[in-house]
Order: sequence, then structure tokens, then C-alpha cells
Amino acid sequence: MTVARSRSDDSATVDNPLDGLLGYQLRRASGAMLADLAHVLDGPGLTPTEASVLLLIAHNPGITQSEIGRILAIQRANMAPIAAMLTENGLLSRTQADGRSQGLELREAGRALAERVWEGIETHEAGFLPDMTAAERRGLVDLLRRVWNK
Amino acid sequence: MTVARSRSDDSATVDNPLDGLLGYQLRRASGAMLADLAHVLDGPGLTPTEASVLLLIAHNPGITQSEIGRILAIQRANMAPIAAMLTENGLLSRTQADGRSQGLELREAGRALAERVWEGIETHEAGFLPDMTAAERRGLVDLLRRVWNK
DNA sequence: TATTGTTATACTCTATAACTATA
DNA sequence: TATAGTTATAGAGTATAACAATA
Repeated sequence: MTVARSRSDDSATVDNPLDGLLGYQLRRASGAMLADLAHVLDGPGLTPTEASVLLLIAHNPGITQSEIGRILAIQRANMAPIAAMLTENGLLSRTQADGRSQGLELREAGRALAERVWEGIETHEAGFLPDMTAAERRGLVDLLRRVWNK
Repeated sequence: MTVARSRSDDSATVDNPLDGLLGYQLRRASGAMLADLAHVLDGPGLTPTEASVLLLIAHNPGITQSEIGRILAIQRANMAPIAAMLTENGLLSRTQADGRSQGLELREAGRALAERVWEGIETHEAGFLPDMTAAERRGLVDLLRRVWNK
């Protein structure tokens, strides 16, 4: 028999109605991984968003700011300072593609940093749910992709 | 045989190296559900955070602000304006527990709103991954809980 | 007309520091 | 000493509007 516990009982088990919600668990899980990632990226001196842009350019030399924004869900207006920062730090070079758009590609320092960032991310990723097989992990990632994609 | 496509090809398939990352997929999935939830809560006039506080109080009458903050990962300092807003809108009543802490419980309007909010959330949740069994969904939620909990 | 890059700006969310009153 | 509630503030992250140049 369970007894209704007074809320002044400090160690009381709290009934969290959000606990079974997909949206709530996504928020908490995402927040936890993002906080850990931010810590990992302190070394390289990048924010998670900047790192994602760096990696996307590394894999797609010649991509434009607008294209990056569409893929990563970053507003065009918010891409400008990110691209400017990467350029000022000597990580990125811009080549005029047509009169209004410029293709982005990494300089040598950018490629080296992207490699370092990627290694950090792999370690970071492995730290979460380490007791899953690669197949199970892939299944989870595929499921999450279906939540927002398409 | 695949051919390296020029980046000036607008419909080019972009190689997104983040696509297989758990952290990235969590971020995108969480963002999509949060945006949809915010839209759902436009009616009740609450933010997702305010709604989560409302529901937690509904299920735990007498709970304190600090306790809510610990459970939902909201700073004590950020709980103050939320509790003030709910009180000013006649949703919440405060009862002095001891000299420094006050137990929170919903007023009748708060209970009614919590009920309405919960129904909205259930519809919202059902809109994502509707082609899953209840057991599959529970499995996913349990997995996500392990990502950040403990 | 639509798109690219840009600037300026506002708004939300979250984090920190400091203070008081109390335990 | 530690905790509860509060205020003030600062920093991200993100959103909108507008503009010039170009397609």
C-alpha cells in the first residue's frame, strides 16, 4: 500500500508527469549532450554551432552560406557572423562563385581544426549510451531523424 | 559509379557529416518538437517551460520552487519570475511552509488550465512518430532517459 | 521577382552574482 | 553554514526586417 507523502518530506519521490513524454526526454537528452559538447569544444575555441558549420564545409568545399543555413537550420542572417569569425581566424577562405554568392572552403588550419574537432566529437558521442551496439545506436539515430525530417 | 558533383549544382546531395551523430539528431528532433509545442501552447498563453512547471505543481501540490528547479533543471533565479507570473494570473497560490519556503498549489483556474494543457500535449505527442506501438514508444523514451539521467 | 550576403535589432532562455531572511 | 526566494544582469541563441547587389 502506498501512502500519500507530505511534500515537506524532502526525500519524497516526486511525480513528474513529463517523464513519459517524448518531447521532454528529447529536451533533457539533447541538453545534456549539448552541454558536454560545449565543454569538449572549449579547447578548439568553437561553439557547437560553429563546429557544425566547420565540419559541413570540410565535407562540402565550395558550399555557400545560404546552403549551410538551410541544411543546419541556421538563419542566413545568423550565418554571416559565423562565417566572418571563421574567416578572421584564418580557418576559411571565400571564393566568389557568382556575383552574389561565394563558395566556402577550409584553409589548411581549418582542415586541421576540423579533424581535431571530429575526433573530440567521436569521443564525446561514445561517452553516451556506451552499452549499445553500433546497430542499436544506428536504429536510435534513424528513429530520431524521422521525428523531425521530412 | 558516383561522380563528385560540383557545389554549384543547386540540387546536389550534400554530405552532412553530422547526420549520423546522436547529439545532432537529438538537437534537431528536440527543436522540432519544442517548436510545435510552443505553437500548441499559444492558446493557453504559456511557454513550454511555464507549462512544465504548471503540470509539475498539478501533480505535486505543496512542492516548492527550489524543488521544481532541481527536477526540471531550472535555476532557482529563473523560477522566481515563472512562479510570479503564474500567481499574478490567478493560477497559483502560495502557502508559507516554513519561514523561508512556500508550498505551491494550483487554484481552480490553474487546475483547469493544466488539464487543457495536458490534452494539448497528448495530441502534440501523438503527432510525432504516430506509426509506433505504445511499447516501441516507451522503449524510445526509456532509452532517452538513460542518455541524461543518472 | 527571387536570392545572397549583410547589418541592426529584439526577444527568449539560461547562467551568475549578490542580497535577505531563515534553518 | 546551508538553503529559499528574490533581483539584477550578462551572455548565448535565435528571429525579423530591411537593404544593396545580383540572378
